[in-house]
Amino acid sequence: MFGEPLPELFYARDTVTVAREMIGRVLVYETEVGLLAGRIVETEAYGADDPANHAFRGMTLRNRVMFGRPGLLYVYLSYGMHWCINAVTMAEGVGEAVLIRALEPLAGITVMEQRRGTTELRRLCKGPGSVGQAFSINGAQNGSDLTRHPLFLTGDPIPDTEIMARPRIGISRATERLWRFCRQDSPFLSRK
DNA sequence: GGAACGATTGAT
DNA sequence: TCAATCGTTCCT
Repeated sequence: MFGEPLPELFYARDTVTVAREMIGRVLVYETEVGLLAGRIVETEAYGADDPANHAFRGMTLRNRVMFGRPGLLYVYLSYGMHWCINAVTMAEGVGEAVLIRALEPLAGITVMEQRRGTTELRRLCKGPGSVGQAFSINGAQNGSDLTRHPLFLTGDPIPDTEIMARPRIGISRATERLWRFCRQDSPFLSRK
């Protein structure tokens, strides 16, 4: 319905490039309660020599998946409440990833509405914590393989001219880097 | 063992 | 502007 998973080689590249090229792709999750899908409209890169990166000071119990194969899913708990999802990038042994911050809902909208407690379409996957809640992702999916069913990215790129770069949100260090990527004029962004 | 700090969200 | 909420990290 939405195509086959993007291959490991898609993720095994420079993290900022992958973050930019993830805009417009579709996150798919085949679950027991139905097919969930959303088009990615906002990402953030957490890359090399980056003090905002969870892996900046090396491998720990929490961030170890970031050092795994490209294409793995890194899931972490934010503020003790919100599960946030990332695609692991670069070669194995390198701790970098792309945070998925917002989606345009495409399928499974009724399920998302129930989980999110709202029927407002533009709020279903608005922000990384909301994406995790809408897709019902938690620590159990940490380390799963985005190049395989049932949870994967698929689809084609959008024109580069429709993508804008902005400062990342919610960090206190390396705030000058334009490593947040947004689909221009999308109503589903976490912020304008 | 203890304390400070979040890659956030939603209500006021 | 601020509370909720708790795991992770770092210091003692």
